[in-house]
Amino acid sequence: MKIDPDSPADLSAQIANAIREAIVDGELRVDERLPSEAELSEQFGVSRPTVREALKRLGAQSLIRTQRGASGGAFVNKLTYSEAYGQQITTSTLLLSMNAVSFPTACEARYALERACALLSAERRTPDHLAIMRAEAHKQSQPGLSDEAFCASDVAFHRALVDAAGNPVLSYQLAGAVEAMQPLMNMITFTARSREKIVALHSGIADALEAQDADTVDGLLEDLATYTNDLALSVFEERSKAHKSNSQFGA
Amino acid sequence: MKIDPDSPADLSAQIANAIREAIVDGELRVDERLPSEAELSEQFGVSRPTVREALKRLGAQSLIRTQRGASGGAFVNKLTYSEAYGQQITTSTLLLSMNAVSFPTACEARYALERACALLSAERRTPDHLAIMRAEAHKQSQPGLSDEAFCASDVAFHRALVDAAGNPVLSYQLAGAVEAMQPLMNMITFTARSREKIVALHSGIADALEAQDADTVDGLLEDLATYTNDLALSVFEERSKAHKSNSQFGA
DNA sequence: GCAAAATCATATGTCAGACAATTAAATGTC
DNA sequence: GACATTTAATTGTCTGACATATGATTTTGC
Repeated sequence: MKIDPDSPADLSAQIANAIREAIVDGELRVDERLPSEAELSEQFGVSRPTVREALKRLGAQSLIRTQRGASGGAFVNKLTYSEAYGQQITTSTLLLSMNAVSFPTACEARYALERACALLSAERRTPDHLAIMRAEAHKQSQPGLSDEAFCASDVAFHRALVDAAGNPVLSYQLAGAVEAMQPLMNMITFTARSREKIVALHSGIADALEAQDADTVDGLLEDLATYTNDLALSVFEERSKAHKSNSQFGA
Repeated sequence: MKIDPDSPADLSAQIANAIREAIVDGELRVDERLPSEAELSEQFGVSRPTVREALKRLGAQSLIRTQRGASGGAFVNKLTYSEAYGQQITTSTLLLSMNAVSFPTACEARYALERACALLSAERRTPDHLAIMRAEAHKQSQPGLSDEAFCASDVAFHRALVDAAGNPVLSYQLAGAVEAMQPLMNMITFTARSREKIVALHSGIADALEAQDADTVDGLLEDLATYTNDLALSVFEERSKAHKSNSQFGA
């Protein structure tokens, strides 16, 4: 765990990388305490603020956590699924919005991934998952629901579908894909007719899952993907017709 | 963009969150320059080191980049796919290793996701993708290849398979799943016989892809998943028989 | 007049030393 | 022995300073 003091600059980045590697390579184990900031600054031959900046970098990636007081310090953090979700979602959201990812591309990715879970979900779904999906589908059929609430419920429905696969790694991967699409979905106004169709598909999916009929689930997800895409296409077309401006609907 | 100075502590975290939200919500646009550290410290009513720690946090997430010198400063960074890959991979790798994710779970997730791409890949694969896959399959058939090199080539093969889907969002999502499994794969010793079988499956996948036969690709991927899992199972069993210790092969 | 070189201004990167706040452990007290 | 107090260790924050990089400006040389 060494750094090159003659390197151009950014000692804190070098220190952060050195410690990060030590963690990733397993030299530092979970819950192990790092040396105190004073000790680290002495070891690396830098000042304490520099060490602190390095530690903050690692903290931002949930690689370490810090605790004040006696017997406090920086500890190697056990990355939980929930923390990993959070990072996955912010990264995916920014990636989509900053690179102007087209709606069809994001939509295609999302449903391709979701269909990957369908097989496993049909096999392993529990009554709990089915209950959540039915509850969300019912909520989506309420007339007074705002578009944002409708989309949020949609996310919850699909999260339950994914979680039903019973594979936390899959759930973690999919969380980003599904949630990151929400801002794009929020741009769409869902008319009563379109909501009706979506709710019907959701109910059908829940039914097929209960019957453990993977093929039907897959077909319905494909229908949903196609319908969502067409819906977005028409909405964005309508909008660009109204005022000829650029939408997120590029190639 | 405000903070609560009466909050227990961690002003730098509050500041980082405030700026992060401003970026995610689009208040700060890509390549827009943030106020200088001196200005920020005045705005938030904190000292410059505190502001710096906040900025380092954001830098670690690739949300901003900094430049020294006149007309330098912190700029909102356009998150590239490559940066997102990197974060995805470190997060996934740590998540798998720290939570002792079982080989079957990781393997199932990986192949479920990969099969999700197969449909699209069969449709859109280009000669370039096929060439990469064939080249890697050939490399894997070389007798002198180390286990590590074999696994690395395996990753390259599957990356090409995923990239063939022509959806960058899918590629980004899958990169983490595939690469994060490499440490687990590296734990396995691949005998000549097992390599032969894997290479045969890889070649078959390339053939089916060239023929745009999605069903065959899907079937071969399923075979590969089953075989990989069985192989790992036997290797870990053998190992735990030799010296009765705990392996990563838990439930 | 114009280009190259020197200077300047501004910003981040780093340092030193200090104090505040927090917390666990040691100590003292009843 | 149980409870209150002190103490020490450690992170969190501040002040002020200097180092360094870099674009803009001015000066110099021809």
